[in-house]
Amino acid sequence: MQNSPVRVRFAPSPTGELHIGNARTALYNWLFARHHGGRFILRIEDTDQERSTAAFRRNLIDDLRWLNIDWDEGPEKEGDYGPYLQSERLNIYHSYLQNLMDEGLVYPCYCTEEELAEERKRLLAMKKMPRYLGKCRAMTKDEREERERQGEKPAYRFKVGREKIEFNDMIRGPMQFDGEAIGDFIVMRSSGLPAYNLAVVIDDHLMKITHIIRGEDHLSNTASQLMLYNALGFPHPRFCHHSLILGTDRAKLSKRHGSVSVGEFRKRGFLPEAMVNYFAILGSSLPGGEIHSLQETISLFRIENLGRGGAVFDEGKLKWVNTTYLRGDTPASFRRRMTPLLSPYLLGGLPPERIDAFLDLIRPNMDNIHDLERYMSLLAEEPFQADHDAAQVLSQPQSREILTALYQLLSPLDSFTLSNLGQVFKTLAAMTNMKGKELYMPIRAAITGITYGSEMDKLLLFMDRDLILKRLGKLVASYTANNDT
RNA sequence: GUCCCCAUCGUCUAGAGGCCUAGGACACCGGCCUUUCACGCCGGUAACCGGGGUUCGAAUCCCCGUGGGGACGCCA
Repeated sequence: MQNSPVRVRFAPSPTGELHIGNARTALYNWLFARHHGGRFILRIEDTDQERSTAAFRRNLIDDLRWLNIDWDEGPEKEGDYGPYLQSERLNIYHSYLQNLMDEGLVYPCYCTEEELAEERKRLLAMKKMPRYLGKCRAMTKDEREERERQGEKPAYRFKVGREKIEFNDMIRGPMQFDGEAIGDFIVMRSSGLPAYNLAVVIDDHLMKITHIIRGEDHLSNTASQLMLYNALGFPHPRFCHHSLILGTDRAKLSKRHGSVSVGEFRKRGFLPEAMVNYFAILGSSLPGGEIHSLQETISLFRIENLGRGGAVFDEGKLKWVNTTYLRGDTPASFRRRMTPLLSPYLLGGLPPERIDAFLDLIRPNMDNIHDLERYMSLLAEEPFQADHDAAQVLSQPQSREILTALYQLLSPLDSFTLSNLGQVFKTLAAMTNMKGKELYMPIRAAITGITYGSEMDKLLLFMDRDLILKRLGKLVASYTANNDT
């Protein structure tokens, strides 16, 4: 198996939105395949009929495509080793189960959930690792037939041997597990659906997977799976268990930590290239800095270089990666991304070259693509409201003086240009004897409602003259009113 | 609780016995640039979990603690 062409897989279950931890695992597998000129397979593990849905499957596929992680075999891309949905492979699992039964390596278990829960509780109380003690293992043939007659449907358990299981993890080095500590695990549920351990082993073998790259949470499963490989007479693949993504409290990342699915970041306006780049450097590092094109990432990627300790998900750094991509984007590509988000007002009201100029103006100040909406809302009539910081600025005493003067200077002008606005600001500076931030911040706050953003004068040129005067006029009036009472 | 994994700045990491006065990135704090906001540039604060070994020499190797995480399901 060592010298066969690289085949790796990403095998999610469609029981929720694509989690960023899983997306990172998918990326690692994909990068490994692309680096080695191998194949990347997508397999859907939908044997949990309670929780798996077609909608989640759709979501998984869409998010993977959005990230530009493409698969060589899998759903909607059939290959020679399908089907790629486990729910369509049930007969395969049953035939292998029959082999195991014929060899006496599995046995039916009639224990109820209550009995099992009790056993776990008891072992825990005795400070032992809770595992199945093998109650049904020694059941006689007669007893089994009796249970069968009564219509009981058994689950099937694998007879775990006492041997030690050893393997060499590509990231962690030599690993050893003691069969003693592992209870007989279920390979087939009473419902006739295979359990995870059986299904993965069979599928990975049949799909000729050479390297299993997955999260550390599967490390202890590996021992059970290796027993199955041996029982089934399958050669072993190579294993690589990478670290998990942690929340800021260092626990496994979960919903209470904030956004955890690819879909959420997508909705929040993050770029897929940025997500991929961040996944590639989270918990590891690539030579030559943090920002890399996909091609560079593929060539620099080494599975052995992935870190072994859990990595805290740092949204601040993701944001930085994202803005770096936003700024580094070519004008053409940036415009392509933005066009679907432009408001009809903007598209209808401005000639194309003005729209480009507008996009260029706001780009350096954007954190994500949805910031565009904020800037477009500046151009719109209503609603208009100063945010907290801006209101603060406007309540300062000098704001009244500046804005009142500005209103008087602006009113006589029929239209605004860079030069007449420059003149106005100059005059204003002389009149008020103020400059810099002191002078400009109240103006920015009054007209845009926020205390940061693109270059003021240029931004004003994209706004309607009457709208600006209207906003200023209202403010000036409110100052006067407040003063009178 | 038991088994397993892990341990360098707040965070992500570089570091495979002398190159370490521990390097980089994000964040943070200063400064420059700018008549505003950013970008950009320059600079700064900040870490080898603890204790024992091994060695001429340890962030690096070994042991023991401690801390964190994962797994213990008829979920995957």
